[in-house]
Amino acid sequence: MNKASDKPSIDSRTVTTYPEAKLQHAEMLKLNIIEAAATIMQEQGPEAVTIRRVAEKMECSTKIIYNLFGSKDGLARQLYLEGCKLLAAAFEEVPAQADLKQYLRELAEAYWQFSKSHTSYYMLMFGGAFGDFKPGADSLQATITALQQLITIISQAIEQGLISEKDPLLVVNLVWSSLHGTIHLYLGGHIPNEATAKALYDHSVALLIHSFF
Amino acid sequence: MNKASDKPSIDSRTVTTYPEAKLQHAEMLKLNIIEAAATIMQEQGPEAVTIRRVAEKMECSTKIIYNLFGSKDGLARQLYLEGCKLLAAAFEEVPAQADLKQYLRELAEAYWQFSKSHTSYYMLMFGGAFGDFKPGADSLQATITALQQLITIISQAIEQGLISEKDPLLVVNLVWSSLHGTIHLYLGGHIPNEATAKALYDHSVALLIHSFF
DNA sequence: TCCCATTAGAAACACTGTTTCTATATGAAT
DNA sequence: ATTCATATAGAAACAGTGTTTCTAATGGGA
Repeated sequence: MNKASDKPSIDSRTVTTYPEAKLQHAEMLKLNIIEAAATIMQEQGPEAVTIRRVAEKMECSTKIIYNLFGSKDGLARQLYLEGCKLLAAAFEEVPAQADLKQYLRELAEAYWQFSKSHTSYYMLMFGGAFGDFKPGADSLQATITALQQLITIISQAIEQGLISEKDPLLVVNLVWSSLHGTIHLYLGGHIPNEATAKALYDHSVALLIHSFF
Repeated sequence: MNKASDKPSIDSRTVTTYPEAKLQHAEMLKLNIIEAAATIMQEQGPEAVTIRRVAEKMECSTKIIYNLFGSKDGLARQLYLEGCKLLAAAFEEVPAQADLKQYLRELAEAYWQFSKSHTSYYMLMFGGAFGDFKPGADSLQATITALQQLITIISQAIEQGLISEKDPLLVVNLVWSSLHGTIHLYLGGHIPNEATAKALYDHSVALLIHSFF
């Protein structure tokens, strides 16, 4: 866009010391590795993400990945955060509405669509697809951030006296666990087909809305 | 119990041909292997169940396990069925009640207790703990058998006109997915502690009962 | 008694996550 | 500018996995 900024200009504000440059290079490298891992995961599923395959795609040795992420779990942690961003983005695309019932319905629909279009991310984050990876405090924080719209809408409903329960987080978890339960049973192969699962999901949403509002 | 049957007696009805004996031996061996795998799983978690460890516990080579079960998934399938029996037994211990609301509450409590006391089985069956293992048609059949009490009670409630929805299986799935969602989010580390999870679970149960009845 | 077919065991194969060892290359110091 | 020390990346090794192959023995049928 701005041609003047295409070439680095001598500007004290943008001066980058060598150690900084090295760190930036490391950060850039980390991002590339995460992207490579994400690509493999989305194309071939979470179980296809192996350190060797990521290293091969990056044309580097596995050691670099261990130096930058510590372990496979470290890489999974970054993918989890990446997934939270995608989920947050999906929720942000839902236009806010004065009708909280309809707004909640559409947020639930966005959550379903996310699980469909980013199934690998969903399974990584909420399905335990990475074997022994469990979210740490940072991941949980990112999750709450991703679910912000849900928290906001329910807090509003409580403020407006539409919901009698006073703890927003409890209600959010109530909604979340119900939606997750259906999606996870379906992805786990316990619901025969997608049509049945979606009908079940919509019923769950209707039930939640009917119960609370 | 019956001492006469302790020693094999010459009785045409109980005659066992050699090939039959061999097959019975194979069946017995299968049961022993499943039991060994179950022990390892319950003591050290689902991820500790490896073919080599099971073979070591049985003091045999891994080949036998492959001959009898075909693959690790084949062993997982048997463990799944075993888990279904345990879950069915847990439900059967709940005394039937005329008060369907209370009965459902206690069945839900039994389901929670099952997930607590047989966490490894729960994760194997519904948590996807065995990596790529997914339930086949037989496993799904065993699951609905295990959930029979739930199906019965909801069918009764529909017959009595307590629930407006006419499809029992849909309602059962609605209940099941909600309960599973809470349990699975907790076991996956998304609910901070058991107390919070249990409170959430009880709220879910209350919500379901309030919605349907 | 001899033969054949089943079957179990050991070892091998192709993977996995992770670590170690070594050569190189880079930053600092003289 | 040259030398030294440290950091780092690559190859290979290690310990483990699910699974297969090869081989030897065992045991039933002719």
